[in-house]
Amino acid sequence: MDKYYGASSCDGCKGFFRRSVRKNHLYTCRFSRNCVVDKDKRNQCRYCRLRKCFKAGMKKEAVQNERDRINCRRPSYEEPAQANGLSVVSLLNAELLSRKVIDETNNATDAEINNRKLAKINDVCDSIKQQLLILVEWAKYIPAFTELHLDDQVALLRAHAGEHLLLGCARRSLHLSDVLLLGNNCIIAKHNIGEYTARAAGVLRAHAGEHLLLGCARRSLHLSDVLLLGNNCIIAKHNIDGRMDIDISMIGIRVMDEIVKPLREIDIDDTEFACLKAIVFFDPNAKGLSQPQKIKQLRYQIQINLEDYISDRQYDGRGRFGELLLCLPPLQSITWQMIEQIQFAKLFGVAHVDSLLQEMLLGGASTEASLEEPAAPSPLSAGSPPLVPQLPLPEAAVFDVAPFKQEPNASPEHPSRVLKPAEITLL
Amino acid sequence: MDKYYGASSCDGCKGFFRRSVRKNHLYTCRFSRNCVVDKDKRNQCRYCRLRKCFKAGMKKEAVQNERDRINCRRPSYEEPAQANGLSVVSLLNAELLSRKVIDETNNATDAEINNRKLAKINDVCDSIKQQLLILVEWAKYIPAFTELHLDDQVALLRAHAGEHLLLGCARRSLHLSDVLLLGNNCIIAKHNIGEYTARAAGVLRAHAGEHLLLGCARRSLHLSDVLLLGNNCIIAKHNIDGRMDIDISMIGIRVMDEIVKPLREIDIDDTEFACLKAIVFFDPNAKGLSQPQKIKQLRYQIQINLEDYISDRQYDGRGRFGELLLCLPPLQSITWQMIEQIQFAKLFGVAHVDSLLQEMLLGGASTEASLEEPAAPSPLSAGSPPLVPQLPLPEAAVFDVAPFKQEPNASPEHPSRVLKPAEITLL
DNA sequence: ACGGGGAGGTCAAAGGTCAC
DNA sequence: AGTGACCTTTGACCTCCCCG
Repeated sequence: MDKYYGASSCDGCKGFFRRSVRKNHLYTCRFSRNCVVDKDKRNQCRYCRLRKCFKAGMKKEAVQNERDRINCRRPSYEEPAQANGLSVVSLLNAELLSRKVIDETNNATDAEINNRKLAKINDVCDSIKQQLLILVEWAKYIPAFTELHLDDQVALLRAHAGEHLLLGCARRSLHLSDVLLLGNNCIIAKHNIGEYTARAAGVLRAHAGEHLLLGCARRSLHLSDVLLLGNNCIIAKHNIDGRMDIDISMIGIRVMDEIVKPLREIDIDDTEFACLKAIVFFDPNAKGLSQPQKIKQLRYQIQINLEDYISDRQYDGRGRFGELLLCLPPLQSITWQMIEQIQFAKLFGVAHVDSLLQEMLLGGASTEASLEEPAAPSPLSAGSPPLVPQLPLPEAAVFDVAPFKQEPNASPEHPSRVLKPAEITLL
Repeated sequence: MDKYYGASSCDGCKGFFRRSVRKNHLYTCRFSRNCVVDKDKRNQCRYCRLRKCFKAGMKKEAVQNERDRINCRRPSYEEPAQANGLSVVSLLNAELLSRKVIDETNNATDAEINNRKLAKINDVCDSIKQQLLILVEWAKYIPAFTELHLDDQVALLRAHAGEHLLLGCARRSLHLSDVLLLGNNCIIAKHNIGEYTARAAGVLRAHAGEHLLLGCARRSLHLSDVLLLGNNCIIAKHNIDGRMDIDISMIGIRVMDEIVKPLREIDIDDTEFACLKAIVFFDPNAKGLSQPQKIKQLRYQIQINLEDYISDRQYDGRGRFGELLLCLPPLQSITWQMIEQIQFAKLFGVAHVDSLLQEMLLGGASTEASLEEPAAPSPLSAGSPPLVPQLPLPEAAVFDVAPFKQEPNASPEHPSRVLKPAEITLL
């Protein structure tokens, strides 16, 4: 017999008293308010039972407020309300599925991981082209995207293709500091990079305790200063042997410093990455959108879902959402610099820019590639504010006032759609 | 009230926090993550209680292992008790104080509000110059700023001057839809614009119920499509009478659509604005910073304070923080477009660009203005990635490969400091 | 030395749970 | 819907150890 609410009592009366006080129950006695209340008959008359509780010394002040539930099954992140596939889980799925596409096509190049090469400008272009195709596949995994007008789909794809390239590159490079470089140029990953985990773990175990590890550690010191392209090329921060193109290196350094490093610091997870990518993608300010408000709603839903997802990490969630979103301005900035570099490389004939790259990244008609729509108004795509920065081609800038006195309202609502949807299998 | 785990706390929360951290309890809020947690209701939502513990400054690192007293070095998580003036209140104060400076100097132009003129390019430059000075004043109201190395102060001021101009312009224009335009070109404000509130309210009352209001309403329809410059000039969205410069109008439209409109939709308040400004300002990626990590900490503190401030709103906090931060990429984008326009206007001699504007906005040595430091390496400020986008001057781009094959490591750690601190009274 | 601040721990008595 | 045997959480009140 313990003490409850100030009186010696059984567990039953404790519960009865609490429920009664909490819900302010008012009972009535069917007899003469003097019913016997003992172990057997305690449930015969509530009025008399409660009266006996008080008489025994129970204090209603001792009953506290209702507390939080102890066993609260957490509602899953799966979309209960909106079936537009914008839940963090759906977005993560789209990310994983679209990556799988390339993993399969890359199966043949499995062995190549052993001899990664430093990227030259055309390796970069090559990787870019590949990644752009993945981007389209990715988008198609998002129902809310496929339900948009075709024009808007194209607009979104074009608007931030560059950001997505860099973002993907950054993600690939995130866990590179958890990587070891063997003497024969093999790479051992601590975490998931492709399907090499099991193998890596094995090798790690095999070498455990050996002095070999020392040399390995030395060789791996600077691997966190490396970017991994989609086609298994590498961009190094420290320009070893001067084998890197300086312009590629510049972009690479900024990606490492301004994107990879902060994302590593907060240890972004796949779900967060998927959301961040989608937030960049659904940009209500993208040029030529017919339903910007609709896009804004989609992005809003995503950023709210991400906010909720992060708030569920109670111990290290604070500031996390902000740090993620604050990666976007530098991402945009680096993207522009990259596009600028590609423009230059193209201009000087150093790089081969094919039509997909031209369309999605450089944002408009090319002055050199053969196109179906020669009616494209201007090589500067006049009137399209530089979401993709339009480097004025020097000729035009010098000999024409066009870029300065360009006529924004004269530009078509929908920017030249040289990008034929069929070509990138949008449907 | 003692200190536990780094925060003033009661015994109950101490125990709660320790138990939660030790067992890594994950709670779920049954409501909207904004439950009141006070002496009475502290047990009603464990999720919100734990969150409040963290918000109050409790550090999970301060919770030791079970039955662990052996290796005890207690300090370390002693955070720099943020007396650095980064609280939302301090930032709001800096904002209000710096605005006051100009309000006073503008006292003479009080009457001018009656005949606002459409801005021409040199009105814009004029306003810009004025606002740049205010920006410096603003920064000086933030202790954490003044405690920085002088070089870093200059770096921060230069890095996002353009964003701050547009941000200020957007703020000024926020409540313009709450404004009425009288027939004699007077403006009546519903809310605070300068000190005109009382007067406006008076006029509003005076006209109440009159048929005059109809005409007034008609005239005011498009006032939400107007930007207000610091020098009382106006940029209109709809190019009435074709009196606007088309290039100014382009920037203006984007500011209205991509900044003012979203900020209006969430009804940003002064505190949030002040924080947003500071977040833009303390950019750890700014060129030439000697202590980027320090700046990152400052920004982190600010964005956390803002997150907390917003989460204190009981009903409409969800998604708000994200919407605010998501204004930053377009802000950056528009800024670059603006700078591009100014570069062009300068290039063609249309605009007068003085040295302050050149230094803070265009980011480096001028090719025309007379400067004290002719040693500035390159008109392209080679090697400085375009946080401020460096439009390649056509001559250089055409006749020199420099911008493509520029040597980033050859640039000085600290960009040319043509901006003499004394000149803008940094001290 | 020695008092106090802030870690850790304890456990009576609150609370919630969920077949019945 | 209410009951009550059974389990969890709370927080007032200790101890212990560094540090000034």
